[in-house]
Amino acid sequence: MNAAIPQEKQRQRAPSKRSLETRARIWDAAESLFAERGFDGASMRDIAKTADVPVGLVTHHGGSKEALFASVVGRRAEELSEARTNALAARAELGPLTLTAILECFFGPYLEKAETGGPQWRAYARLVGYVSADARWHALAAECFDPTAGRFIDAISTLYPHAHRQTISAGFVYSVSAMLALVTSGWRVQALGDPRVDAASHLDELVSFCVAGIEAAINR
Amino acid sequence: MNAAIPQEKQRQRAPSKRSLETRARIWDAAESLFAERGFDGASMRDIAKTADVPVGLVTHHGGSKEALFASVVGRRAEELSEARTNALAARAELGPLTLTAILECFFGPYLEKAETGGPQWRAYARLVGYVSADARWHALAAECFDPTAGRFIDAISTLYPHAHRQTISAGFVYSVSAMLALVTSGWRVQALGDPRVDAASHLDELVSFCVAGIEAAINR
DNA sequence: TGCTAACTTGTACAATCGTCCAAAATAAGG
DNA sequence: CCTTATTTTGGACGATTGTACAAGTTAGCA
Repeated sequence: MNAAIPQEKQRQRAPSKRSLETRARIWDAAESLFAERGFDGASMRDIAKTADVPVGLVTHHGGSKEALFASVVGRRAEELSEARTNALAARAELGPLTLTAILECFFGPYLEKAETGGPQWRAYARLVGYVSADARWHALAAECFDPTAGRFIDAISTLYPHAHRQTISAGFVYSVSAMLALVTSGWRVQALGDPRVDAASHLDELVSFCVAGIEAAINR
Repeated sequence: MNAAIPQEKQRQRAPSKRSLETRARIWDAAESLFAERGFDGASMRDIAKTADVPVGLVTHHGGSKEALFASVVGRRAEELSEARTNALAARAELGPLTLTAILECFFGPYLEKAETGGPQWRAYARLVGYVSADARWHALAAECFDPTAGRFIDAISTLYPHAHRQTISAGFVYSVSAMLALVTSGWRVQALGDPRVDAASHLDELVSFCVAGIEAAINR
């Protein structure tokens, strides 16, 4: 436990600029390889080679392999959570929230970063899918994503006061799985149908799907 | 490729009863461990230990690790596909198909086997989620599941002749991801909401969610 | 500028990995 | 029962794994 928040021993000097760059390169390499091959499939030496540093540096900057993994997962989790929370708060200013608006605020930042945030965010988006799917990382996934998810479920519950919370939670989990499928299984849609047109319509289609699904589950 | 259907060299004698039992024990062990820890997380020695046989026997009965994995995934895939196809055919006899009926025929056999088919089917259900999520096994997943999925998408397309096939495919992929999430992320629903009541209502709730979602995506 | 914490390097370690193989034990087919 | 294909055993192989460590280099801070 607590792998994501290790006891930082007191540091007596500021890290050098070069070491920060090195650390970032290592974390980026780990992010890409963990997302591509999973925790066990990516070796410390693979990461070191991708980052173009000796093996020892990976341990030095990332700690143990598990700690490195947790750090990489947690690094962008907060930024993602803030983007989602801010989007929801901003939307609430404009007027009463709808289910469509709530889901757009949850899906939007994730999909936008995955599609236009550069290769690292694209890798991270896939990494989130991996962490969410593998039972081994339940605790880590819960630590990184459940608080924000809980807030969004609360927002939905406010809209439907007499709906059971477990129904809303189930619908939200289904919706998140669909969101992840859009990023991790886009190939499957293309294999089973025709090639998709533009990326912008993905969000609208996904939101339509989930809004109708959640409302149907509530009114069942 | 073709890892699932290796060239069987001519066998001059029938396999003994004991060897069949051993092979089944090895495959069951591989199924459980692959589902629990993934391909890289489960070692051949772990599998041998779980099956209570020497390491060499795993190679003897399963071939290479990749071949063993493909065999284990493919073993129950045909039975599952047949159950789905038969359910759809039987339902078609009773009267005109609806989207609800089609999805029930696709989700039902999987969820029923996962919940009441014993520990091996439960493990297999999780294994299906793993194979579907990991990009490394796209070809295997496509080989095992896409033909049947294609037939169900065809059935849905018949119901909505003027809907784009990629819209239906996307909705179906979202639906399948939700189905898998029900098995692999049941913990998450419980963590974010209250404990679920009975298992039978899962199917109805899931179907309601996906039917409404697909129809909304089509009519968008 | 000098001191020293921090960073970097390369190597070494024990453990485990997938695969292979020769010999012994087993059991099917004549 | 005898022959022999098959199954089973236990160990060995080289490669790779995560981690640790001592020595050398860099750079922050006084």
